[in-house]
Amino acid sequence: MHGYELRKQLSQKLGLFWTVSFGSLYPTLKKLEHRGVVEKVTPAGDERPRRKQEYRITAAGEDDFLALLGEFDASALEEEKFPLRLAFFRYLKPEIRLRLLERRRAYLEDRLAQGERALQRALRLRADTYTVALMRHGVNGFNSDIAWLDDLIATERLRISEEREPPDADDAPDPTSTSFFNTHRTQS
Amino acid sequence: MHGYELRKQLSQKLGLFWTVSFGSLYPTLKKLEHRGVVEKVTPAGDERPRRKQEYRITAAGEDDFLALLGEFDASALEEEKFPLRLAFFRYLKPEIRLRLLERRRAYLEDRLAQGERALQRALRLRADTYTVALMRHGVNGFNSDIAWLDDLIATERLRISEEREPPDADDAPDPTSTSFFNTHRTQS
DNA sequence: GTTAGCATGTAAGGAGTTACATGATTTT
DNA sequence: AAAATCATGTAACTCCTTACATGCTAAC
Repeated sequence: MHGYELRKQLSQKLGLFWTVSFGSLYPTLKKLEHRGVVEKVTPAGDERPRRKQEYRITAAGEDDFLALLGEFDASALEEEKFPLRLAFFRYLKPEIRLRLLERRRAYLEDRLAQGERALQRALRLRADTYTVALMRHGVNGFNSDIAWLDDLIATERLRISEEREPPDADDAPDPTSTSFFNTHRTQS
Repeated sequence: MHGYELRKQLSQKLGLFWTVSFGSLYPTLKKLEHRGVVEKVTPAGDERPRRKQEYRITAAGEDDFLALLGEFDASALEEEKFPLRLAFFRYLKPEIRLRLLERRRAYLEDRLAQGERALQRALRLRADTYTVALMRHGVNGFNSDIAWLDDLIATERLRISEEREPPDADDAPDPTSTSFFNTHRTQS
């Protein structure tokens, strides 16, 4: 795929929480080529420079990608990084997915506790309504993130146990359809 | 207040979604001093260099701060900036607060629509469960953010109408009253 | 034939982090 | 006396964005 197209695809998939600028994309592609994790695709017997620089991932690149994706890095658990990783979860083994989800959950639990302490302190000190509202909203956010993760963890566990002892009937039940707290509308 | 203390206070109030590093804090304080929006507090008749560099906001600084806080900047509506602004909402006039909240709401509505389109497209193309789950969660997040804003907007409207037609009884020394830094100018 | 979108890049710079360096004060 | 924490700062570096520059190709 070439850079421009790559960005388009990424925007479609991850546009909700991440985009990449051209000024970042093209230099990065070159760096990756230098490192040997991607390479240019040149149709056989054609050496002319061309308009589109098509790239393809190399075998080494796939290894790197999977290693990176499965890394248990503390910073990978943060809000800005975790969703991006989740978007590529299908490339990981279920066991690793599960461990990552559990770590993320622990991380959120921690933040939730912090948030609750901060909220209590703010209330004690009679902080202004806006600060308090902000903290309340933050705490709610953590709670709903945790509930969401619990869902993902549950389906992941199910997937693992089913893998060990293969399904006896039916086609696989859709794991996405598990209950989400739909405070607001959700369409099937 | 001096830098170290400032950071501690900010961490207590905003720690849930923002912190500042020392490597950023101290140079920034100097820049601000250069600009004349803060100044060092030197106890009368004492010119010795001291351990704690206490700063105080200047009159010009207050003006700048309020102007900045009330600005209708598109980027101010984004996730990373809006909460920080909300944390200082008590310093703004209710009318400006209301307008900012409404803008933020419109912005979220827009993102929600984007998210829903992305989700529909993902479903149509049979995207993997993780991508879909991520999008669903994102959409839910936008919905709950909007609901939260609706709350804030409603209370703000109430506050405005009550102000116009003052409360008929009770003490009610509004905890969010536009009480300013008392260091300088007492305003209406 | 001209506009819009495709396609690739570079240079300058902003905004912040990490790591380092130093020393004072308070607590144990 | 040692350890923790208070307190201030600098230098190098990372990561990314904006703005610029260029030219192709498709559509109207």
